[in-house]
Amino acid sequence: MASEPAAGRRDAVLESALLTFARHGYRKTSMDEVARAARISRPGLYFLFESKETLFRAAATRALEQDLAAAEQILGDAGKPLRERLAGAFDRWAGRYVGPLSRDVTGVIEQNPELLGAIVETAPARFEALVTDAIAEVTGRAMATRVAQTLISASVGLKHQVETRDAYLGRFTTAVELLVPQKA
Amino acid sequence: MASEPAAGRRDAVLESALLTFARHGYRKTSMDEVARAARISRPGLYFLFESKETLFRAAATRALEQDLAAAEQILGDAGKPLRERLAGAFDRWAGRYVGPLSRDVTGVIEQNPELLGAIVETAPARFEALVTDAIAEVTGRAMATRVAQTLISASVGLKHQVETRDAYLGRFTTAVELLVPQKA
DNA sequence: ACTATACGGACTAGGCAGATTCTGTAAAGT
DNA sequence: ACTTTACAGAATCTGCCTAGTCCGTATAGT
Repeated sequence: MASEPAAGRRDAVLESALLTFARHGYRKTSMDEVARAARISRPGLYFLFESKETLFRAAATRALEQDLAAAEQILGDAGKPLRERLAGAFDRWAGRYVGPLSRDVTGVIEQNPELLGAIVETAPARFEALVTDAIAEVTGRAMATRVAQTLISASVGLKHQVETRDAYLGRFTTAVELLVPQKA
Repeated sequence: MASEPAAGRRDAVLESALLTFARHGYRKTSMDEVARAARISRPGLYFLFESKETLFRAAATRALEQDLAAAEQILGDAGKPLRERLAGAFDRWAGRYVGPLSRDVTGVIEQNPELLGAIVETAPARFEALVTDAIAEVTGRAMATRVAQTLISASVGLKHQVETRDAYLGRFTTAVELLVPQKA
């Protein structure tokens, strides 16, 4: 069988680590806890990441980048109607972090911006740019900017209003229907 | 000169009290602090309100009721176009609590729901009903519900996104323009 | 219709040992 | 390319104590 690329295990550790950090927050999560959850020894964790802070930054960055890449791919899928693509992209970007468990993932990122640096601001900005570009397929650029900003505001609000991913998706879909013209 | 109605001083105390509570939060605000800010003695405060909790509940309730009444009046002003009325109502309901100082007023209410009881949920529901009714002037009822909910989500999101009341108003106005049809 | 003063009891904060936990590193093994 | 074991130093938690603060009430006064 093909040997996994060296980054494979690293990647799995990062994914598990973010969930572990999300449970009790950055401070109250020990490297031992992270290591056990990743089925790895604690020194092994230090072999992969030089410090707790580095690990956290890498885990959060990876999640952000992957969601962004997924959103970009969904938005670029020329086969589906724009409205559907927008719903998919927002679901990936925000909706999947709605439930009581998943909310903590967003929380641990938002509550430790000083550890993460610029990405906490650049990633949302890039998401907005992706959404704007997609909407610009069917409207002028100026209108696309306004629609995208309003959709994002509605999405942020919904994350605070609803309890389930389904509720998020349902109400976000109405927002899309109201704001995004159907392709003629 | 006309003697102030007995409720006059009470009312002034409530207004000052809410601001005082907003500064450091409910727990860390002493009745002494509230009394001094209201230019009244501490036992005098207990003459007007039987406990700290009662006072807080009364102060928060009063603010919510007044904002609701103001919103209702603005929305009912038949002279102005609907879009303008909506902007005014939302500004009163949410926009005025945007800035760094005012944010704490919303915060102290949202962070102590157990002291306030049902009103923290009924007041927003009543606001939604008011907005829905106003929009139903120009659309069907079902559409009005959807537009109102989306406007409210956008408003909630904006409160978390923007730093100033002006920014809130500007972006909320675009949301209204995109979502609410102009009267023919 | 309040103010000034005062007081009991509950709660909160601050300080400070001592024990525990945690980070990061090292060494030796497989 | 990891694992187990071990360890130093820092940080964090624990329990306890004392001092202070605060709530709510009372009383006397105006």
